Amino acid sequence: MRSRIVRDAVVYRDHVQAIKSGFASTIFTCNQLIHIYSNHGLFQDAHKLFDEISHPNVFSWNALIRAYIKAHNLRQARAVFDSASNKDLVSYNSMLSAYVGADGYETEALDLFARMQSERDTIGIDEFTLTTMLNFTAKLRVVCYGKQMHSYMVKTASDLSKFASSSLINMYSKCGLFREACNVLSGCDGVVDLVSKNAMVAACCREGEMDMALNVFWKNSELNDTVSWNTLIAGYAQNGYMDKALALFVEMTERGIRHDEHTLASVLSACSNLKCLKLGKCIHAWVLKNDFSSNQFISSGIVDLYCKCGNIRYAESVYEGIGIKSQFEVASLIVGYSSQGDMTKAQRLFDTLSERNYVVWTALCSGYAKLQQCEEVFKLFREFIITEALIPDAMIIISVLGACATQAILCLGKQIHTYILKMRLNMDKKLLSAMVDMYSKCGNIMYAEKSYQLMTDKDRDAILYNVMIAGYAHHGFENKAIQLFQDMLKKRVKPDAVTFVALLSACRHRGLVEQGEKFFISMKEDYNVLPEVYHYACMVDMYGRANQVEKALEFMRKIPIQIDATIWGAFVNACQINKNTSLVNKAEEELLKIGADNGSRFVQLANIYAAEGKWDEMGRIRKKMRVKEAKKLVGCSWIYVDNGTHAFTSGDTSHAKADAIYSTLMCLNGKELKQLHEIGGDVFVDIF
DNA sequence: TGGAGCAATG
Repeated sequence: MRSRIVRDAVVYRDHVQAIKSGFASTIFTCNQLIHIYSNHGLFQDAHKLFDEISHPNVFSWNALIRAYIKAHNLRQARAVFDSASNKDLVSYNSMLSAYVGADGYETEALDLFARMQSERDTIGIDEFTLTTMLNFTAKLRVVCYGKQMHSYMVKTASDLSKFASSSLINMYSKCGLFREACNVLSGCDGVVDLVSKNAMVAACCREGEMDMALNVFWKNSELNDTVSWNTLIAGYAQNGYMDKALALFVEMTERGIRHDEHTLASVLSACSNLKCLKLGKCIHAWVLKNDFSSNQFISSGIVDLYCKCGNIRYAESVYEGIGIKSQFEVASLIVGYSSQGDMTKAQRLFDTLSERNYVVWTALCSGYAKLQQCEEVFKLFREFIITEALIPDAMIIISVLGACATQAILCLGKQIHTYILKMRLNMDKKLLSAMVDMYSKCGNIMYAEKSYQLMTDKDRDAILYNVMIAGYAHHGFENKAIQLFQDMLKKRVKPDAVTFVALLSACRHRGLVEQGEKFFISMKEDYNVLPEVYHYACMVDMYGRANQVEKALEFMRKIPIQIDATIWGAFVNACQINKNTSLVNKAEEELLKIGADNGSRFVQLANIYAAEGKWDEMGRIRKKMRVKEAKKLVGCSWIYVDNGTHAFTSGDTSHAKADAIYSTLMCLNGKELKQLHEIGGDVFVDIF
């Protein structure tokens, strides 16, 4: 590809020589050649040719400005713009569009737009300016400015072009006003061009309205191009329908529609998520054959594919082969290391970077958060605030809120909430869901509820409903959980597997067996959500807690999937609650058969026998536990004081202030503790 | 002779 460009450019250079040596060169041909040079990446030649024009006209100046914009040299483009003796609205629009398209030039874009407006008599604005500014508001997600643009366009009748409709659909969709985007489309009376149609498909995908996306896609399908197919494939992949994304890719190929790097990036993402190494490798081979490796979306997608398929060595070798590495490729490998639990390698890779963007910070932060290494998350977040001149984005904050939830550190969670408000960070659905989850897991259901209510009815998605339903369930408000589920259905939000785990969990804690059974049947029959391990385990646990251990066993006999240690664990628990040693033998056999090495299960079994006074049986289990070297994770409690977590296990004396803690506890009899609880006192206040 | 719109990565 590159050699062809250079070869063409040499032809054009010879052409210029010919013009210079005999043919009359007009300013028109020189201007055209500046464009040709810059289109072929020969920016210095373009400038040299410009310098040779004795009296450059406005077209010459604009061609040179475009050349520097194409070279991504906005400073030089602006210098030419400022020094140009001839400027018109095209010069301004070119410069404005360049600022809007680049990152970090928001102020310059706004200043230039303000200048164009204030000098209305000499410069002014036209429909090119308006579509560019719609793009700007879409990028910044500032819907109030977008609406002002729209109003002005209606007033000046410049909202009717195909450029206007696609830009408006795009702006409303990216600003989260899906209905308004639909209104723009219906305002076109069904006559839309391909770009507007594609923008609408993208808007539906962004909203998760895949049926609607499919309808728009297939209407006037003769118009569809590679972008249309790419949009829909990416939409399916982003909404979790990986198999549909792959099926569409197959159909696209069968129909002979050309695919490009966008297509491959989405297909790679679908392969990674499905852990479909076979197809992923085919795509990798295709990429190598067609020389697409230099595309950072694709190379990071390939690294991600091998990481998600568990082949870290291969991912590393692909990564090493990338010449100039972008931060997305680094992030893919950091996420890969994190998913393997190898935070040492993840941190080492992060430390080698001289510049870090949001992506790599988030990758490392979420890696620590997923492994529940919460102190590291907090440390990293502090480092981010101190070392980066950036406002943290939602993804980083979500990881920090997740760490607060894991550790149940309410005070820190509140600090993060305050920080979000202080920095005026956009509270989107994902961030708000993380906040609701944090408050709920930190024990403050009232704040969780208040946060949940910040999002209007129509903007609540399944994730937000799920965290609130789970919150109610864990705090013992089963009726509220069920009510919210009804509300979710009324608002036409489709429940998923997580919703039903929360609902079944609510039922098992309150002994609502009938209601739980109804949910269990309904999830598959009415909502097409197939039960997974956790749903089965919840049901077994529910029967156990309701003293219906025989029913639990009957239920287990009908489970169509492989019964794993989680479900057997729930059954052992049921036996323990019901003091049923006759059925526990069966569970013991199965647990040993599937090679469960979780010590908790053995301790549970031993305890059941001990409770029945069957000491021989108990001794036998303990012995098995020793032979298998099964270790039970020790349960612990912790308290967060002065930026530090203090964890305690039963009989633990390892804490530096253990003596003081124990002597204080000794002094506190039941009555004193009760008084402390009544006045809301903290036992540890004077110790730390 | 020139300037504007749709799709991809944590």
